[in-house]
Amino acid sequence: MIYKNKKKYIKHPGSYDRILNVVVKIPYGKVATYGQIAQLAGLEGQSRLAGYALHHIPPGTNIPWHRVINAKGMISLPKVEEGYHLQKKMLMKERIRFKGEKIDLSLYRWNPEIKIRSG
DNA sequence: AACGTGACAAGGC
DNA sequence: AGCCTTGCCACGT
Repeated sequence: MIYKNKKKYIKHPGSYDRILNVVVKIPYGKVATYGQIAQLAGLEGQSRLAGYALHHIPPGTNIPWHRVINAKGMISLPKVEEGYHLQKKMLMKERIRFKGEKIDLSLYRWNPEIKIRSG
């Protein structure tokens, strides 16, 4: 279990863990959208849960939460919060260029290895 | 067990 | 090029 809820560890492999298990696979210098994460976690259409899961990540993990952005190529955290600037800073350290507040997804979107199971 | 919430996404204007 | 509305549904209370 990767995250916990204040005091108690939440379930076993719930949706959150499935989501986080995908997030940890995002490589350096790449980003993924919430919807993309949800889909890869087997929760297509549940982009909100992806964001919700990330919201519950405790500090001190090795989860590259900063590599997850929304479909507009923007950081979803409120600009007034530290997290926003932290995320932007971390992304820029990974050589990801911002056009204003946006990231060009056509350049930086993570293309996960497509699992071909045909035999 | 019902209800409101939410680091989203897509469409309409 | 934005803002608003609607759909989505697991979580927490």
